[in-house]
Amino acid sequence: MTATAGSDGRPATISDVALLAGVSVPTVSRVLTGSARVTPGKQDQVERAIAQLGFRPNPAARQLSSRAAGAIGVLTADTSIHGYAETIRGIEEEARANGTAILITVIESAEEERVEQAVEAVLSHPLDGVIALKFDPAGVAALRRLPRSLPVVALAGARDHSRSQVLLAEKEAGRALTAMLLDLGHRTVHHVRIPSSSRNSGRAAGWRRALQDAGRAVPPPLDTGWDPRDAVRLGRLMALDDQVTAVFCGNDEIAMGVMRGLIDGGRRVPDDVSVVGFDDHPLAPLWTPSLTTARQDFAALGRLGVRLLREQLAGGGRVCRSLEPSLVLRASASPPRSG
Amino acid sequence: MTATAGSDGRPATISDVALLAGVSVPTVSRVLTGSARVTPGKQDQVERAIAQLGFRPNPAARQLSSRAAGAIGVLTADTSIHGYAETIRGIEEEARANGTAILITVIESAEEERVEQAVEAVLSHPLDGVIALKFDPAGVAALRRLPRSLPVVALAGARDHSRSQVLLAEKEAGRALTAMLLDLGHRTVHHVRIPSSSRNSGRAAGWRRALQDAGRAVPPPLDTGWDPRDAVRLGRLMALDDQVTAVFCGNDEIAMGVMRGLIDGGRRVPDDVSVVGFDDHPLAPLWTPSLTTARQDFAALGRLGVRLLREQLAGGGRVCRSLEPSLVLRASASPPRSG
DNA sequence: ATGAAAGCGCTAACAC
DNA sequence: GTGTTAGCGCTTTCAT
Repeated sequence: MTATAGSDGRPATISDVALLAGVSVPTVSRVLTGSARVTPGKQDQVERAIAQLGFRPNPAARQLSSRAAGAIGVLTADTSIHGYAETIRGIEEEARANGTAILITVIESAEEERVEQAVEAVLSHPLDGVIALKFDPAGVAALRRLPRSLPVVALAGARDHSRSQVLLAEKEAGRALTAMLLDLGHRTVHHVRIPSSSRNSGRAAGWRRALQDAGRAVPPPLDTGWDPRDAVRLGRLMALDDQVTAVFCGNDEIAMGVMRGLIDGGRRVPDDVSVVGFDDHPLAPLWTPSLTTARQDFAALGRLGVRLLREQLAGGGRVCRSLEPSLVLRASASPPRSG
Repeated sequence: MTATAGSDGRPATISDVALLAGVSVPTVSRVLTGSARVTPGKQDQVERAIAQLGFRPNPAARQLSSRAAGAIGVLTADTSIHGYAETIRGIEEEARANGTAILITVIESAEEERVEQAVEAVLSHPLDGVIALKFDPAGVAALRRLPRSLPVVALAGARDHSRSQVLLAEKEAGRALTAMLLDLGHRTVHHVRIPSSSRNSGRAAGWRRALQDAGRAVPPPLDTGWDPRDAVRLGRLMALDDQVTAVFCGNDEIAMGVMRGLIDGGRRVPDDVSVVGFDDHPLAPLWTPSLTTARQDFAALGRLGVRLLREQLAGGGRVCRSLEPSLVLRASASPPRSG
């Protein structure tokens, strides 16, 4: 039971196996791929030889002649942000169930050079197709540079008719969350906006819509990056403003930061200020007070994306699907103190 | 400016480029790889032809003849757990800086079949080497099945002299955290244990050591999985026991769950019960009360892992490096109420 | 500096 | 069923 062929350290090849098994190379290939039947006796000898040599088919050679990579590329921004991480988890899960691996490339920023680099990286590997997370401008830019000939599916972001896509229907949830706050008696609802693929993400659009529907002024949204520590600063700032009694945050991690800042600034949540988030982060129910939010099934987004890509590879056309978030009412939103 | 060669949809090959540029195939290869100088004039024609045809070298063919994949495999458990996610982020970052992509395969559990499947998946792709996260039993099992001939580095877990490895020196931090609690006046410190590569993770060993050093009885550790909701249940249970005044949790997310359970059970943190975590999760400083913990630089772990792999690929030998966590004292630990 | 020829390790096409 | 013959699209000798 040796792992090498002959005396040298060179890995065994299919012809080593053929030689040892006393059959031809294509016969070995046949038992490898199961593409045709082989006499049980030879089948056995081949399997024995494979085991004895510790033979593994060379993936590159295999792909060069068969044209299937068995891998899909994933283009994404920072993988440690909850929504991205969960989506990737879903992609990996579904891909693996299908015997497919995923090759991840992070787009560091929306700068031309970074985007180009990420796309280059993806295209320089043997891939059957690509899934691009289009939560942010970097994803949008990358998507634009992907060759038309490559099977691609876009996840989230604005509708793009030129490719298969899974949409996140966030607008209605954003509207409902805001309307709920208004119904509670708040005069207006402030919004802390996270980076998004377009000027207004679905959630922000829903927020705006709810305020307009209720005939309220729309306060200028506050912008933040992904780091919750930035949100703490914004929370401290908002603590200074008595007009702020309800805040709709772009996501749960930002909401947690804002709550912290508000509390640092001497305000109580939800007694003085109500705070709601978006996405339903796993820690949202554990927070004190537990966080009211809209649940997004990012893992399902990822899984669905892989399925659409698979359909496309099987010759299907461009498809568009949509996923709806659901409201999760918890303790961080309540009526304003004095109305 | 067409993206295809000829009238069919077939992607352009190097010989299409050679034909159009009026040079030989190897010459095109030379400008592609920069392996040898080419007359500026021809260089120009070749580049023009490449652009005109939208030519991209076929990665599989390239790899078959040159033997470098430009990708490394990553074997990991659930990617959405903080420590794993951050480590992967570090790996990706360092790999990308080096023009290398990462192919991620998740090991679903430590079951033989799952492990085998994950290893198969990794080996069936063109890879220069593999980095395995050895935080848990699944990682350990996978590592054992990886062929000796493949360049591999192990991240975290118990020392394994047969491969390059980056160790997390958690024992001392676990000891210090526990000793700190004891110094505060707590009679003993309870431990909630997360899954780990060996029966006792470094952090748990440090906890045990501190108690033994202080001559205290070692209470049986409580076991939990990764889901913070399980920790909430444990917290509720612990709230019932007056003997519990200090809890050292296997990681921060678990600590947050335990705190929630404790509070649900009517105990105050840290007034009635002190709780400390491990890892310094990004939300740890934002929690109420802010969480005392030991900071681990998982991203550095990942980056270092890639560097060791690179050294190995360049012909270097097996190396072992170690990373030390640092204590972060915040508000969740305080002296016990009555001493 | 450049082209002709060989070969990377496998699968596909075609005889038998 | 099985072996023989051709490639897949590149890089790498090796002449020139």
